[in-house]
Amino acid sequence: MTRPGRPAGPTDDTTTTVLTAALELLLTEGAAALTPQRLHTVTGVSRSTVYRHWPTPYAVLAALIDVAPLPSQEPTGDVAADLHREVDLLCNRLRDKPVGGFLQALIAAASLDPATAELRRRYVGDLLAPFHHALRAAGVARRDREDAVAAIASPLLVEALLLDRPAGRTRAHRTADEVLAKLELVRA
Amino acid sequence: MTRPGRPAGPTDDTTTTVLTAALELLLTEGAAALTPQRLHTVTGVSRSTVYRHWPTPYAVLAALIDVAPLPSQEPTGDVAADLHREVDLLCNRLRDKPVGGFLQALIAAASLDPATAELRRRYVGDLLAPFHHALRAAGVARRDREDAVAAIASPLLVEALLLDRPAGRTRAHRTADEVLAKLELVRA
Amino acid sequence: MTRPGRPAGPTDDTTTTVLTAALELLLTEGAAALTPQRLHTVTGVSRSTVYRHWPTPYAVLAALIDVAPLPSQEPTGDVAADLHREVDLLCNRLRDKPVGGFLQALIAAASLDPATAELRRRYVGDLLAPFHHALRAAGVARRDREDAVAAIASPLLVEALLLDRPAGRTRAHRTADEVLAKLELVRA
Amino acid sequence: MTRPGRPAGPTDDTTTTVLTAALELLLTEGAAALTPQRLHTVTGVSRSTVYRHWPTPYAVLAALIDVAPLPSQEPTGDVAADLHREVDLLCNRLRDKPVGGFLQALIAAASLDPATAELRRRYVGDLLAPFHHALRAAGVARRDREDAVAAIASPLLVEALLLDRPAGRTRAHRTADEVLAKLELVRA
DNA sequence: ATTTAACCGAGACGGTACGTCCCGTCTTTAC
DNA sequence: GTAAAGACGGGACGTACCGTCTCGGTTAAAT
Repeated sequence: MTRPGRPAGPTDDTTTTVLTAALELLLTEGAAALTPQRLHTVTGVSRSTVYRHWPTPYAVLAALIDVAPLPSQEPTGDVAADLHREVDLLCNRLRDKPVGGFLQALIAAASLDPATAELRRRYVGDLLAPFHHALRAAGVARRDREDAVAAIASPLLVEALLLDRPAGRTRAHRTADEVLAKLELVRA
Repeated sequence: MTRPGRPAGPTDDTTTTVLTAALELLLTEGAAALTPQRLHTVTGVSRSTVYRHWPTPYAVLAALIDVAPLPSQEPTGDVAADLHREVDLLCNRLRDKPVGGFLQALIAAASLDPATAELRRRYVGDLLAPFHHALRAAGVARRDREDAVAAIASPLLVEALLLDRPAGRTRAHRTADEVLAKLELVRA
Repeated sequence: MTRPGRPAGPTDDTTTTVLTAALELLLTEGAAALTPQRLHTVTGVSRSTVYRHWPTPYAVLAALIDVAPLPSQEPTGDVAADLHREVDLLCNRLRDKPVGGFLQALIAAASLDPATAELRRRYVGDLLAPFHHALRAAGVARRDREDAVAAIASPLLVEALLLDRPAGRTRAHRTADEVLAKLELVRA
Repeated sequence: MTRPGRPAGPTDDTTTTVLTAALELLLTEGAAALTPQRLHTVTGVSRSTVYRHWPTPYAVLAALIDVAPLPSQEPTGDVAADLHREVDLLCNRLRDKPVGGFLQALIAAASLDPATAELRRRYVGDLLAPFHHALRAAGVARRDREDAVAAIASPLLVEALLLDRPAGRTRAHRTADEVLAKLELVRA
């Protein structure tokens, strides 16, 4: 026996309208554009409604992350192949709008609102997770795994996010090989 | 023959008052606080004056970078020693307020104003310069140098700026050794 | 033959709850507070319900006037006694919350909503009615009655409503005597 | 030696634009229309500017009273003539927009903001002042004066403001004569 | 000493966005 | 059909900055 009255929460219509526009905004204009005012102007959904359901930029970002998860792939068993596949995947993601822009935006948003920093950490973690996955499947110890992932992925992140350069894909592949060699996971 | 009249430009007093407060603001409240209004409130210097000399947040940031350069040290000739020294230096810098906070703020500012992105790139470049310096002094080729610097410094940057973790100093030193070994700059 | 289904109109419960709170609100916060929103907040009766039955502030005021009529007393036959009794009664009413506050609120409400002006006129009329009553019972002609009532009651109303002063009770009694004398209703 | 900087206070332009429109608004739409928002819409003066200088309806009303004082006339020495002149003057004022509307508006405004009640009292006082003036010039004692003024003017105010009837001019003249007779200021 | 250009402070002004509150209408659910 | 709960669009509120501007008074160099 439930309470009477209309169920709470935004209409599905409203939700999709707003979040779709929010993603669009985020990627084209950056996180600073993710204000209720802006969402209202762009979507036509009234300012009140936006405030009702997503009172802060944080709320919008969180909702976005929920509706647009990073698709992940299973390790195949061949560590080298997996690692190289993930390098390519990450490079593409950083180059393409959806993920690269999202991350940029998260970084910016986190600087304004400490609570959002947690979202950023989580998102970066999600980006690096596949590498951990692949190495764990190959039996690499936690400590070595962390080193390896840092060595392979960090330069890519720095180049894409801090230096605005295309990710050094070739170097990353080379690093992956070196890492595997060091861990003696490939027969020479 | 110069024109008569008072020379242009802000009084030294004004300059130091404003920029000192600006650095303080930047580090405590982030780049978003670097508005003429805030600077006026904090310094007592009138809003008009601030607008006259630093009309945009970009101008303030640029002025700040100019007055507070990163002190750098000369290579000693011993590559290994130099590299390890720089690793420690960078770790400290990323941990401490002046540089770490500044960089965080720059990243945020760049997300609001594309023009500022150039300042960010420059600043990151300045942070990495000493590594390049040390390796160039040892005769390492440009291409290898880039790889080496990326391998050593990127994880530190990622940890400090994206993951809010203390920089992995030990791992960085280890990486430095491996890099040197690969370049055959140290006798085993 | 009546229609099937539940009879229309609000539950008695709802009516008393809402109107009681409405009177309270009117007297403590003035007519501007008589909004469906406020009534909902104060009574717990849902906003929808309030809107259904009293869609406008006017409706609430009208309902209030209906449920809280001014109790009136019958003329005793002694004009002088009746008149003095009514003077005291009016003074008390203007001083005390239920009537004085109600009238104040009505005046304010009328300024916001012209329709309410009619309620105000009616209420003022009701306040003056007993005087007319007493004089008519004594056979005073309509024209003289109006003059007399105006002379006695107007100063009281002006003092209470426009000047925020306690009503000049003594003067009103004196005026009543003068009026009676002029009409030769009392033997000198 | 004055302080540097632009002198405070609104431009004359702004002042006249806003206050002119305010009076217009007050008389045509009542006191409830005297909001900053409304003044902005009507005058084109920006909302910020209105808020800066007249943050509350009270401020506007006060400014209006200052710029539009009630013109008053000197007693001629003939009490009877003076009193009858003032009766006519008050009747006209209550009938005409400028004063009658203003007073209505003041009453309404006072009901929303207690501070404004003081303005209302002052304004009513100003309306009655000429009567006091005339009688004082004739040597009537304070106490008797108050009674006389109340007897003459109160019915007019009540009719105009509470009953929305045209002021009973004839009766007021009659009352004035009676008052004078009682005070033995006229030879029969 | 005068000129003269620039300084600096104070503040008006038009804007825009903010976050809150309430309005009135409506839809959905339970009784 | 009553009642409750709440979504939704709309609008005003009062606040805070923004960036531009117009005033005054001051200061420092060049004449």
